[in-house]
Amino acid sequence: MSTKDGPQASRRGPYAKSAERRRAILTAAHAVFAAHGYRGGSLQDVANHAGMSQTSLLHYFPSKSDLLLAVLNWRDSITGDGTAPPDPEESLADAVLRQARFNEDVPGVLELYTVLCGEAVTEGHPGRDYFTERFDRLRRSYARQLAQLAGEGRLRPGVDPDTAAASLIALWDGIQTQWLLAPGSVDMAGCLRAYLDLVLLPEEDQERASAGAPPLAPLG
Amino acid sequence: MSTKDGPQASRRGPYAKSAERRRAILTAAHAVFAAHGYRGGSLQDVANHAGMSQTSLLHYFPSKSDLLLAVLNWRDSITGDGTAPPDPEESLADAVLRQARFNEDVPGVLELYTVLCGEAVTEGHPGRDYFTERFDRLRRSYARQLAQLAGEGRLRPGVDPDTAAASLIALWDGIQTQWLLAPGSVDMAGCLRAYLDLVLLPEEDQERASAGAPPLAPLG
DNA sequence: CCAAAACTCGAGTGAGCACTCGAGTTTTCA
DNA sequence: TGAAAACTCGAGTGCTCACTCGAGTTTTGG
Repeated sequence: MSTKDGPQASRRGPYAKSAERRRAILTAAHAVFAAHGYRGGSLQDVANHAGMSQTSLLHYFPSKSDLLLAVLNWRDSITGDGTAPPDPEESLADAVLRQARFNEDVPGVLELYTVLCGEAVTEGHPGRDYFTERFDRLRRSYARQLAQLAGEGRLRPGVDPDTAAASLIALWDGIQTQWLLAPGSVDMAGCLRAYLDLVLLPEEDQERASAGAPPLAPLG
Repeated sequence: MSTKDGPQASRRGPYAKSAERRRAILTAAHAVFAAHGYRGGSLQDVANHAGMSQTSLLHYFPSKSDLLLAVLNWRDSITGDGTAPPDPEESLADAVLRQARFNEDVPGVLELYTVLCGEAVTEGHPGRDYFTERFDRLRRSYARQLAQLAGEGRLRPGVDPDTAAASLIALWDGIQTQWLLAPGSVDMAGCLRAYLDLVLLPEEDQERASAGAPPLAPLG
Protein backbone atom coordinates (compact mmCIF):
# COMPACT_ATOMS: atom_id res chain seq x y z
CA MET A 1 0.00 0.00 0.00
CA SER A 2 2.87 2.36 0.61
CA THR A 3 4.20 2.55 -2.95
CA LYS A 4 1.16 1.06 -4.59
CA ASP A 5 1.11 1.24 -8.36
CA GLY A 6 -1.12 -1.75 -8.87
CA PRO A 7 -3.29 -4.27 -7.14
CA GLN A 8 -0.38 -6.67 -6.63
CA ALA A 9 2.52 -4.23 -6.85
CA SER A 10 5.31 -6.77 -6.50
CA ARG A 11 6.97 -6.62 -9.90
CA ARG A 12 10.61 -5.89 -10.58
CA GLY A 13 12.38 -4.94 -13.76
CA PRO A 14 14.44 -7.30 -15.92
CA TYR A 15 18.19 -7.69 -15.65
CA ALA A 16 20.43 -5.21 -17.39
CA LYS A 17 21.57 -7.77 -19.96
CA SER A 18 18.08 -8.98 -20.81
CA ALA A 19 17.52 -6.65 -23.74
CA GLU A 20 20.79 -7.75 -25.29
CA ARG A 21 19.92 -11.42 -24.79
CA ARG A 22 16.57 -10.94 -26.47
CA ARG A 23 18.29 -9.24 -29.37
CA ALA A 24 20.74 -12.15 -29.68
CA ILE A 25 17.82 -14.58 -29.77
CA LEU A 26 16.02 -12.55 -32.42
CA THR A 27 19.15 -12.37 -34.55
CA ALA A 28 19.65 -16.12 -34.28
CA ALA A 29 15.98 -16.86 -34.96
CA HIS A 30 16.06 -14.59 -37.99
CA ALA A 31 18.97 -16.55 -39.45
CA VAL A 32 17.49 -19.94 -38.64
CA PHE A 33 14.01 -19.19 -39.96
CA ALA A 34 15.51 -17.63 -43.09
CA ALA A 35 17.57 -20.74 -43.76
CA HIS A 36 15.03 -23.44 -42.87
CA GLY A 37 11.66 -21.76 -42.58
CA TYR A 38 9.44 -21.74 -39.51
CA ARG A 39 8.54 -25.42 -39.54
CA GLY A 40 12.01 -26.50 -40.62
CA GLY A 41 13.85 -24.46 -38.01
CA SER A 42 14.09 -25.76 -34.45
CA LEU A 43 14.29 -23.94 -31.16
CA GLN A 44 17.39 -25.96 -30.33
CA ASP A 45 19.08 -24.61 -33.44
CA VAL A 46 18.12 -21.06 -32.53
CA ALA A 47 19.37 -21.54 -28.98
CA ASN A 48 22.70 -22.89 -30.23
CA HIS A 49 23.12 -19.89 -32.53
CA ALA A 50 22.31 -17.56 -29.66
CA GLY A 51 24.72 -19.33 -27.30
CA MET A 52 22.26 -20.44 -24.64
CA SER A 53 20.14 -23.41 -23.69
CA GLN A 54 16.76 -24.03 -25.29
CA THR A 55 15.21 -23.63 -21.84
CA SER A 56 16.63 -20.16 -21.43
CA LEU A 57 15.36 -19.22 -24.85
CA LEU A 58 11.88 -20.25 -23.80
CA HIS A 59 12.19 -18.00 -20.77
CA TYR A 60 12.27 -14.99 -23.09
CA PHE A 61 9.84 -16.23 -25.73
CA PRO A 62 7.39 -18.70 -24.22
CA SER A 63 6.59 -20.52 -27.47
CA LYS A 64 7.90 -20.96 -30.99
CA SER A 65 5.08 -18.96 -32.52
CA ASP A 66 5.74 -16.12 -30.09
CA LEU A 67 9.33 -16.13 -31.28
CA LEU A 68 8.26 -16.00 -34.92
CA LEU A 69 5.96 -13.04 -34.40
CA ALA A 70 8.66 -11.29 -32.39
CA VAL A 71 11.12 -11.76 -35.25
CA LEU A 72 8.65 -10.37 -37.78
CA ASN A 73 7.78 -7.34 -35.70
CA TRP A 74 11.44 -6.79 -34.86
CA ARG A 75 12.29 -6.63 -38.55
CA ASP A 76 9.55 -4.11 -39.13
CA SER A 77 10.70 -1.96 -36.23
CA ILE A 78 14.22 -1.84 -37.69
CA THR A 79 13.70 -1.59 -41.44
CA GLY A 80 10.23 -0.09 -41.37
CA ASP A 81 7.16 -1.88 -42.64
CA GLY A 82 7.27 -0.25 -46.06
CA THR A 83 4.34 2.01 -45.29
CA ALA A 84 6.00 5.25 -44.38
CA PRO A 85 8.89 6.47 -46.54
CA PRO A 86 11.78 7.60 -44.34
CA ASP A 87 12.37 10.67 -46.48
CA PRO A 88 9.19 12.44 -47.58
CA GLU A 89 11.14 14.15 -50.36
CA GLU A 90 12.12 10.82 -51.93
CA SER A 91 9.94 9.71 -54.83
CA LEU A 92 8.06 6.42 -54.78
CA ALA A 93 10.23 5.00 -57.54
CA ASP A 94 13.47 6.03 -55.87
CA ALA A 95 12.37 4.55 -52.57
CA VAL A 96 11.40 1.23 -54.17
CA LEU A 97 14.62 0.93 -56.14
CA ARG A 98 16.80 1.96 -53.22
CA GLN A 99 15.16 -0.64 -50.97
CA ALA A 100 15.42 -3.33 -53.66
CA ARG A 101 19.13 -2.69 -54.16
CA PHE A 102 19.71 -2.54 -50.43
CA ASN A 103 18.05 -5.91 -49.89
CA GLU A 104 20.38 -7.56 -52.39
CA ASP A 105 23.35 -6.88 -50.13
CA VAL A 106 21.86 -7.96 -46.80
CA PRO A 107 21.73 -11.74 -46.81
CA GLY A 108 18.87 -13.35 -44.98
CA VAL A 109 16.36 -10.55 -45.26
CA LEU A 110 14.88 -11.74 -48.55
CA GLU A 111 15.17 -15.40 -47.56
CA LEU A 112 13.22 -14.81 -44.36
CA TYR A 113 10.55 -12.82 -46.09
CA THR A 114 10.10 -15.11 -49.08
CA VAL A 115 10.23 -18.39 -47.16
CA LEU A 116 7.84 -17.30 -44.42
CA CYS A 117 5.47 -15.64 -46.85
CA GLY A 118 5.10 -18.92 -48.73
CA GLU A 119 4.72 -20.93 -45.54
CA ALA A 120 2.19 -18.44 -44.20
CA VAL A 121 -0.55 -19.39 -46.66
CA THR A 122 -0.54 -22.79 -44.93
CA GLU A 123 -3.31 -23.92 -42.58
CA GLY A 124 -2.79 -22.71 -39.04
CA HIS A 125 0.49 -20.95 -39.69
CA PRO A 126 1.18 -18.40 -36.94
CA GLY A 127 2.47 -15.83 -39.44
CA ARG A 128 -0.62 -15.85 -41.63
CA ASP A 129 -2.31 -12.86 -40.05
CA TYR A 130 0.92 -10.91 -40.12
CA PHE A 131 1.35 -11.31 -43.87
CA THR A 132 -2.32 -10.74 -44.60
CA GLU A 133 -2.24 -7.46 -42.73
CA ARG A 134 1.11 -6.51 -44.20
CA PHE A 135 -0.17 -6.94 -47.76
CA ASP A 136 -3.30 -5.01 -46.91
CA ARG A 137 -1.27 -2.16 -45.48
CA LEU A 138 1.18 -2.11 -48.38
CA ARG A 139 -1.55 -2.13 -51.01
CA ARG A 140 -3.29 0.79 -49.35
CA SER A 141 -0.06 2.74 -48.96
CA TYR A 142 1.09 2.29 -52.56
CA ALA A 143 -2.39 2.90 -53.91
CA ARG A 144 -2.54 6.18 -52.04
CA GLN A 145 0.85 7.29 -53.33
CA LEU A 146 -0.02 6.27 -56.88
CA ALA A 147 -3.37 8.04 -56.68
CA GLN A 148 -1.58 11.19 -55.67
CA LEU A 149 0.78 10.84 -58.64
CA ALA A 150 -2.25 10.32 -60.85
CA GLY A 151 -3.65 13.60 -59.57
CA GLU A 152 -0.41 15.26 -60.63
CA GLY A 153 -0.72 13.76 -64.08
CA ARG A 154 2.36 11.60 -63.53
CA LEU A 155 0.56 8.28 -63.97
CA ARG A 156 0.18 6.85 -67.45
CA PRO A 157 -3.42 7.29 -68.60
CA GLY A 158 -5.46 4.14 -68.15
CA VAL A 159 -3.45 2.87 -65.18
CA ASP A 160 -5.56 2.13 -62.12
CA PRO A 161 -3.75 3.00 -58.85
CA ASP A 162 -5.21 0.05 -56.92
CA THR A 163 -4.26 -2.47 -59.61
CA ALA A 164 -0.82 -0.96 -60.01
CA ALA A 165 -0.25 -1.03 -56.25
CA ALA A 166 -1.06 -4.73 -55.97
CA SER A 167 0.95 -5.43 -59.13
CA LEU A 168 4.02 -3.58 -57.90
CA ILE A 169 4.03 -5.53 -54.63
CA ALA A 170 3.41 -8.79 -56.48
CA LEU A 171 6.18 -8.11 -58.98
CA TRP A 172 8.56 -7.27 -56.18
CA ASP A 173 7.82 -10.44 -54.21
CA GLY A 174 7.89 -12.65 -57.27
CA ILE A 175 11.15 -11.33 -58.58
CA GLN A 176 12.71 -11.87 -55.16
CA THR A 177 11.82 -15.56 -55.33
CA GLN A 178 13.36 -15.90 -58.78
CA TRP A 179 16.45 -14.01 -57.66
CA LEU A 180 16.94 -16.22 -54.62
CA LEU A 181 16.80 -19.34 -56.80
CA ALA A 182 19.02 -17.94 -59.57
CA PRO A 183 20.75 -14.70 -58.53
CA GLY A 184 22.72 -14.46 -61.74
CA SER A 185 19.73 -14.80 -64.05
CA VAL A 186 17.48 -12.06 -62.69
CA ASP A 187 17.93 -8.32 -62.25
CA MET A 188 15.61 -7.35 -59.41
CA ALA A 189 16.09 -3.61 -59.58
CA GLY A 190 15.98 -3.71 -63.38
CA CYS A 191 12.59 -5.44 -63.43
CA LEU A 192 11.16 -3.00 -60.89
CA ARG A 193 12.55 -0.02 -62.77
CA ALA A 194 11.12 -1.33 -66.05
CA TYR A 195 7.68 -1.69 -64.47
CA LEU A 196 7.81 1.76 -62.90
CA ASP A 197 8.90 3.20 -66.24
CA LEU A 198 5.80 1.69 -67.80
CA VAL A 199 3.45 2.98 -65.11
CA LEU A 200 4.91 6.39 -64.27
CA LEU A 201 5.46 9.33 -66.56
CA PRO A 202 8.67 11.33 -66.29
CA GLU A 203 8.46 14.42 -64.17
CA GLU A 204 9.37 16.99 -66.83
CA ASP A 205 6.35 16.12 -68.95
CA GLN A 206 3.82 16.90 -66.31
CA GLU A 207 2.56 19.99 -68.16
CA ARG A 208 1.85 18.15 -71.39
CA ALA A 209 0.81 14.89 -69.73
CA SER A 210 -2.68 15.92 -68.74
CA ALA A 211 -3.51 17.14 -72.23
CA GLY A 212 -1.22 15.58 -74.81
CA ALA A 213 0.76 12.49 -75.70
CA PRO A 214 3.10 10.78 -73.29
CA PRO A 215 6.65 10.11 -74.53
CA LEU A 216 6.14 6.37 -74.91
CA ALA A 217 3.52 5.04 -77.25
CA PRO A 218 0.02 5.53 -75.90
CA LEU A 219 -2.40 2.76 -75.23
CA GLY A 220 -4.97 1.88 -77.84
CA MET B 1 13.78 -62.11 -76.64
CA SER B 2 10.94 -64.19 -75.35
CA THR B 3 12.28 -65.15 -71.97
CA LYS B 4 15.44 -63.08 -71.86
CA ASP B 5 15.23 -59.31 -71.94
CA GLY B 6 17.95 -58.65 -69.37
CA PRO B 7 20.79 -60.22 -67.47
CA GLN B 8 18.48 -61.20 -64.61
CA ALA B 9 15.24 -61.49 -66.57
CA SER B 10 12.97 -62.24 -63.64
CA ARG B 11 10.80 -59.13 -63.50
CA ARG B 12 7.04 -59.04 -63.60
CA GLY B 13 4.62 -56.25 -64.15
CA PRO B 14 2.68 -54.45 -61.41
CA TYR B 15 -0.83 -55.34 -60.38
CA ALA B 16 -3.75 -54.01 -62.40
CA LYS B 17 -4.81 -51.67 -59.60
CA SER B 18 -1.35 -50.25 -59.03
CA ALA B 19 -1.70 -47.29 -61.35
CA GLU B 20 -4.94 -46.30 -59.67
CA ARG B 21 -3.39 -46.56 -56.22
CA ARG B 22 -0.47 -44.41 -57.24
CA ARG B 23 -2.89 -41.85 -58.55
CA ALA B 24 -4.82 -41.92 -55.26
CA ILE B 25 -1.58 -41.33 -53.37
CA LEU B 26 -0.62 -38.44 -55.61
CA THR B 27 -4.05 -36.86 -55.21
CA ALA B 28 -3.83 -37.19 -51.44
CA ALA B 29 -0.26 -35.90 -51.31
CA HIS B 30 -1.24 -32.94 -53.48
CA ALA B 31 -3.95 -31.98 -51.03
CA VAL B 32 -1.79 -32.50 -47.95
CA PHE B 33 1.24 -30.63 -49.27
CA ALA B 34 -1.01 -27.81 -50.49
CA ALA B 35 -2.59 -27.46 -47.06
CA HIS B 36 0.48 -27.90 -44.84
CA GLY B 37 3.52 -27.64 -47.08
CA TYR B 38 6.17 -30.29 -47.53
CA ARG B 39 7.67 -30.09 -44.05
CA GLY B 40 4.32 -29.59 -42.38
CA GLY B 41 2.63 -32.47 -44.13
CA SER B 42 3.22 -36.03 -42.89
CA LEU B 43 3.25 -39.33 -44.72
CA GLN B 44 0.74 -40.64 -42.22
CA ASP B 45 -1.65 -37.85 -43.18
CA VAL B 46 -1.19 -38.63 -46.87
CA ALA B 47 -1.74 -42.33 -46.25
CA ASN B 48 -4.93 -41.64 -44.32
CA HIS B 49 -6.26 -39.47 -47.14
CA ALA B 50 -5.40 -42.18 -49.64
CA GLY B 51 -7.02 -44.90 -47.53
CA MET B 52 -4.01 -47.09 -46.93
CA SER B 53 -1.27 -47.65 -44.39
CA GLN B 54 1.85 -45.52 -44.34
CA THR B 55 3.86 -48.65 -45.10
CA SER B 56 1.92 -49.32 -48.27
CA LEU B 57 2.41 -45.74 -49.34
CA LEU B 58 6.16 -46.19 -48.96
CA HIS B 59 5.98 -49.24 -51.19
CA TYR B 60 4.98 -47.00 -54.08
CA PHE B 61 7.11 -43.96 -53.22
CA PRO B 62 10.16 -45.04 -51.27
CA SER B 63 10.72 -41.69 -49.54
CA LYS B 64 8.94 -38.44 -48.79
CA SER B 65 11.09 -36.46 -51.20
CA ASP B 66 10.35 -39.00 -53.94
CA LEU B 67 6.68 -38.42 -53.28
CA LEU B 68 7.10 -34.65 -53.51
CA LEU B 69 8.90 -34.81 -56.83
CA ALA B 70 6.31 -37.24 -58.13
CA VAL B 71 3.52 -34.82 -57.18
CA LEU B 72 5.27 -31.93 -58.92
CA ASN B 73 5.92 -33.88 -62.09
CA TRP B 74 2.41 -35.32 -62.03
CA ARG B 75 0.95 -31.81 -61.98
CA ASP B 76 3.10 -30.83 -64.92
CA SER B 77 2.07 -33.90 -66.89
CA ILE B 78 -1.59 -33.03 -66.38
CA THR B 79 -1.75 -29.26 -66.67
CA GLY B 80 1.39 -28.78 -68.71
CA ASP B 81 4.48 -27.04 -67.44
CA GLY B 82 3.55 -23.68 -68.98
CA THR B 83 6.15 -24.02 -71.71
CA ALA B 84 4.09 -25.27 -74.60
CA PRO B 85 0.74 -23.59 -75.30
CA PRO B 86 -1.94 -26.21 -75.90
CA ASP B 87 -3.39 -24.27 -78.82
CA PRO B 88 -0.79 -22.70 -81.10
CA GLU B 89 -3.43 -20.30 -82.40
CA GLU B 90 -4.02 -18.84 -78.94
CA SER B 91 -2.18 -15.63 -78.19
CA LEU B 92 0.23 -15.31 -75.27
CA ALA B 93 -2.09 -12.92 -73.46
CA ASP B 94 -5.14 -15.11 -73.93
CA ALA B 95 -3.28 -18.18 -72.72
CA VAL B 96 -2.03 -16.39 -69.59
CA LEU B 97 -5.44 -14.98 -68.71
CA ARG B 98 -7.24 -18.22 -69.41
CA GLN B 99 -4.85 -20.15 -67.16
CA ALA B 100 -5.10 -17.52 -64.42
CA ARG B 101 -8.89 -17.63 -64.42
CA PHE B 102 -8.86 -21.43 -64.54
CA ASN B 103 -6.59 -21.65 -61.50
CA GLU B 104 -9.00 -19.55 -59.45
CA ASP B 105 -11.62 -22.28 -59.65
CA VAL B 106 -9.44 -25.30 -58.89
CA PRO B 107 -8.68 -25.23 -55.19
CA GLY B 108 -5.33 -26.54 -54.11
CA VAL B 109 -3.40 -25.87 -57.27
CA LEU B 110 -2.31 -22.38 -56.31
CA GLU B 111 -1.81 -23.36 -52.68
CA LEU B 112 0.51 -26.20 -53.63
CA TYR B 113 2.49 -24.07 -56.01
CA THR B 114 2.81 -21.02 -53.76
CA VAL B 115 3.56 -22.90 -50.56
CA LEU B 116 6.14 -25.21 -52.08
CA CYS B 117 7.77 -22.44 -54.07
CA GLY B 118 8.38 -20.50 -50.86
CA GLU B 119 9.62 -23.55 -49.01
CA ALA B 120 11.88 -24.47 -51.91
CA VAL B 121 14.29 -21.58 -51.39
CA THR B 122 15.14 -23.25 -48.07
CA GLU B 123 18.42 -25.10 -47.48
CA GLY B 124 18.31 -28.68 -48.65
CA HIS B 125 14.70 -28.62 -49.83
CA PRO B 126 14.07 -31.46 -52.29
CA GLY B 127 11.96 -29.23 -54.54
CA ARG B 128 14.57 -26.56 -55.00
CA ASP B 129 15.99 -27.87 -58.27
CA TYR B 130 12.49 -28.35 -59.64
CA PHE B 131 11.53 -24.72 -59.09
CA THR B 132 14.89 -23.40 -60.25
CA GLU B 133 14.57 -25.30 -63.51
CA ARG B 134 10.92 -24.40 -63.86
CA PHE B 135 11.64 -20.68 -63.58
CA ASP B 136 14.50 -21.02 -66.03
CA ARG B 137 12.26 -22.80 -68.53
CA LEU B 138 9.40 -20.34 -68.09
CA ARG B 139 11.63 -17.30 -68.48
CA ARG B 140 13.11 -18.68 -71.69
CA SER B 141 9.71 -19.63 -73.08
CA TYR B 142 8.06 -16.27 -72.39
CA ALA B 143 11.13 -14.36 -73.53
CA ARG B 144 11.04 -16.22 -76.84
CA GLN B 145 7.34 -15.53 -77.34
CA LEU B 146 7.77 -11.87 -76.42
CA ALA B 147 10.77 -11.53 -78.72
CA GLN B 148 8.67 -12.85 -81.57
CA LEU B 149 5.94 -10.33 -80.76
CA ALA B 150 8.62 -7.65 -80.70
CA GLY B 151 9.64 -8.71 -84.20
CA GLU B 152 6.04 -8.24 -85.28
CA GLY B 153 5.99 -4.77 -83.76
CA ARG B 154 3.46 -5.81 -81.15
CA LEU B 155 5.70 -5.04 -78.17
CA ARG B 156 5.71 -1.52 -76.78
CA PRO B 157 8.96 0.19 -77.80
CA GLY B 158 11.53 0.16 -75.04
CA VAL B 159 10.29 -3.09 -73.49
CA ASP B 160 12.98 -5.74 -73.16
CA PRO B 161 11.61 -9.26 -73.77
CA ASP B 162 13.84 -10.90 -71.15
CA THR B 163 12.91 -8.39 -68.47
CA ALA B 164 9.24 -8.57 -69.37
CA ALA B 165 9.32 -12.37 -69.26
CA ALA B 166 10.78 -12.48 -65.75
CA SER B 167 8.42 -9.69 -64.68
CA LEU B 168 5.32 -11.43 -66.00
CA ILE B 169 6.19 -14.63 -64.13
CA ALA B 170 7.03 -12.67 -60.98
CA LEU B 171 3.81 -10.68 -61.15
CA TRP B 172 1.83 -13.85 -61.64
CA ASP B 173 3.39 -15.63 -58.67
CA GLY B 174 3.20 -12.60 -56.43
CA ILE B 175 -0.43 -11.87 -57.15
CA GLN B 176 -1.28 -15.50 -56.42
CA THR B 177 0.18 -15.15 -52.93
CA GLN B 178 -1.83 -12.01 -52.28
CA TRP B 179 -4.96 -13.62 -53.65
CA LEU B 180 -4.57 -16.70 -51.44
CA LEU B 181 -4.28 -14.49 -48.35
CA ALA B 182 -7.13 -12.15 -49.33
CA PRO B 183 -9.17 -13.51 -52.25
CA GLY B 184 -11.67 -10.66 -52.09
CA SER B 185 -9.10 -7.89 -52.22
CA VAL B 186 -7.13 -8.89 -55.31
CA ASP B 187 -8.12 -9.43 -58.94
CA MET B 188 -5.55 -11.84 -60.34
CA ALA B 189 -6.66 -11.79 -63.95
CA GLY B 190 -7.18 -8.03 -63.78
CA CYS B 191 -3.61 -7.40 -62.65
CA LEU B 192 -2.20 -9.68 -65.33
CA ARG B 193 -4.36 -8.08 -68.01
CA ALA B 194 -3.31 -4.61 -66.90
CA TYR B 195 0.36 -5.58 -67.15
CA LEU B 196 -0.07 -7.20 -70.55
CA ASP B 197 -1.94 -4.12 -71.75
CA LEU B 198 1.07 -2.05 -70.74
CA VAL B 199 3.60 -4.32 -72.45
CA LEU B 200 1.75 -5.42 -75.59
CA LEU B 201 0.39 -3.25 -78.37
CA PRO B 202 -3.05 -3.96 -79.84
CA GLU B 203 -3.16 -6.24 -82.82
CA GLU B 204 -4.55 -3.75 -85.35
CA ASP B 205 -1.20 -1.99 -85.52
CA GLN B 206 0.40 -4.96 -87.22
CA GLU B 207 0.28 -3.52 -90.76
CA ARG B 208 2.23 -0.42 -89.83
CA ALA B 209 4.44 -2.26 -87.39
CA SER B 210 6.14 -4.91 -89.50
CA ALA B 211 6.47 -5.83 -93.12
CA GLY B 212 4.38 -8.86 -93.90
CA ALA B 213 4.27 -11.12 -90.89
CA PRO B 214 1.19 -13.31 -90.41
CA PRO B 215 -1.00 -12.27 -87.47
CA LEU B 216 -0.24 -15.26 -85.28
CA ALA B 217 2.55 -17.23 -86.84
CA PRO B 218 3.19 -20.64 -85.31
CA LEU B 219 6.25 -20.98 -83.18
CA GLY B 220 9.45 -21.59 -85.11
C1' DC C 1 21.92 -6.44 2.97
C1' DC C 2 18.50 -9.50 1.90
C1' DA C 3 14.12 -11.37 0.23
C1' DA C 4 12.31 -12.24 -3.93
C1' DA C 5 12.12 -11.90 -8.69
C1' DA C 6 14.78 -12.74 -12.88
C1' DC C 7 17.39 -15.84 -14.97
C1' DT C 8 19.75 -20.50 -16.21
C1' DC C 9 19.74 -25.17 -17.41
C1' DG C 10 20.03 -30.49 -17.05
C1' DA C 11 16.87 -33.78 -17.30
C1' DG C 12 12.94 -35.20 -18.66
C1' DT C 13 7.91 -36.00 -21.30
C1' DG C 14 5.07 -37.37 -24.58
C1' DA C 15 4.09 -36.95 -29.18
C1' DG C 16 5.15 -37.21 -33.95
C1' DC C 17 8.36 -37.99 -37.54
C1' DA C 18 10.35 -40.75 -41.70
C1' DC C 19 11.53 -45.02 -42.40
C1' DT C 20 12.48 -50.45 -41.55
C1' DC C 21 11.41 -55.30 -40.78
C1' DG C 22 9.30 -59.43 -41.33
C1' DA C 23 5.56 -62.05 -42.23
C1' DG C 24 1.31 -62.76 -44.43
C1' DT C 25 -1.84 -62.16 -48.69
C1' DT C 26 -2.87 -61.34 -53.58
C1' DT C 27 -1.86 -61.31 -58.33
C1' DT C 28 0.78 -62.24 -62.37
C1' DC C 29 2.62 -65.01 -65.93
C1' DA C 30 4.87 -68.83 -67.79
C1' DT D 1 -1.43 -74.10 -61.59
C1' DG D 2 2.37 -72.97 -59.00
C1' DA D 3 6.49 -70.28 -57.98
C1' DA D 4 7.63 -65.85 -57.24
C1' DA D 5 7.00 -61.13 -57.52
C1' DA D 6 3.84 -57.47 -56.13
C1' DC D 7 1.49 -55.82 -52.55
C1' DT D 8 -0.19 -54.98 -47.53
C1' DC D 9 0.48 -53.78 -42.91
C1' DG D 10 1.24 -54.16 -37.66
C1' DA D 11 4.86 -53.42 -34.98
C1' DG D 12 8.64 -51.41 -34.26
C1' DT D 13 13.36 -48.02 -34.41
C1' DG D 14 15.70 -44.26 -33.42
C1' DC D 15 15.37 -39.62 -33.80
C1' DT D 16 13.80 -34.81 -33.16
C1' DC D 17 10.48 -31.83 -31.74
C1' DA D 18 8.24 -28.15 -28.61
C1' DC D 19 7.65 -27.68 -24.18
C1' DT D 20 7.80 -28.71 -18.71
C1' DC D 21 9.81 -29.28 -14.13
C1' DG D 22 12.44 -28.37 -10.41
C1' DA D 23 16.34 -26.76 -8.43
C1' DG D 24 20.14 -23.82 -8.43
C1' DT D 25 22.42 -19.05 -9.40
C1' DT D 26 22.42 -14.02 -10.29
C1' DT D 27 20.58 -9.56 -9.99
C1' DT D 28 17.51 -6.09 -8.48
C1' DG D 29 15.39 -2.67 -5.51
C1' DG D 30 13.94 -1.15 -1.23
